Amino acid sequence: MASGPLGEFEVLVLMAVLHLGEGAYPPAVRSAIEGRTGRPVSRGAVYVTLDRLESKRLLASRLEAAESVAAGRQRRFYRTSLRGLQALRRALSAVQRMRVGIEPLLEDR
Amino acid sequence: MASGPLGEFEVLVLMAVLHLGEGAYPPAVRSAIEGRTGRPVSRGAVYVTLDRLESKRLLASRLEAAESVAAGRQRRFYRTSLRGLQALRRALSAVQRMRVGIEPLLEDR
DNA sequence: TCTCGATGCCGACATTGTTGACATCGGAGT
DNA sequence: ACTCCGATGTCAACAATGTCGGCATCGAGA
Repeated sequence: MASGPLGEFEVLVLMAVLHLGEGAYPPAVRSAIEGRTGRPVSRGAVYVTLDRLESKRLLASRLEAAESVAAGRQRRFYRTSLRGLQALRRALSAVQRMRVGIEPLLEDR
Repeated sequence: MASGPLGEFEVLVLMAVLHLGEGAYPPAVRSAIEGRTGRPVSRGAVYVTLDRLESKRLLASRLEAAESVAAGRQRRFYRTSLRGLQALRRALSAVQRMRVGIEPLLEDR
């Protein structure tokens, strides 16, 4: 179970966390995915996936009190672990390697 | 259910079928994936996935009698449908778009 | 005929995907 | 202080996908 292949949505979540850096909390992850891919994402899916990724040690989370200016309630922020980054690289490189040789067929539109 | 997101293995199988062209039958699909990605793939997984993809109309299959030179038994060959190609493009472009901006973090090694 | 390798197919179970409900916290307004 | 409300977090349940291992069948050749 340690390094099992990542599912597609897990890949998207991991990448979103990388994009967000220090600001990676669930609703932001959701927006990041929806904004970039255009596909709708339910709130629950994000929380569940974040949880599962953390239990696989691919992500780590910290709880952060409401400070700075804005938000009131405390939020849980995520960051990718080394293992998470490696797992993501593996998943992406598999697709990347399969891609070689059929790029012409995959061009958008 | 029509255009639901593709799973990761489904993506790999679809791409393998594209690579193989006219020669896309299950064992060849398996070798194509193993050869390019390095990850081991069980025979059963390939048949099941091919089946599911066909029932979603993303692939079409024809049964072909043993002819030409080699093999004895008849084989089932697959080709990607237009819908399959479109679904594949969508799946890949989602990942591709998420990739923009974090490429440095994803470089191999 | 018997055995063997290659191929196809299926049942069972593990993992991942997705939804919708429910709980909780703080802030705004009264 | 109280009530409402939006934002956030959590969970249970079910659907879809991933994975394995076994069994059946076909043809080739001993």
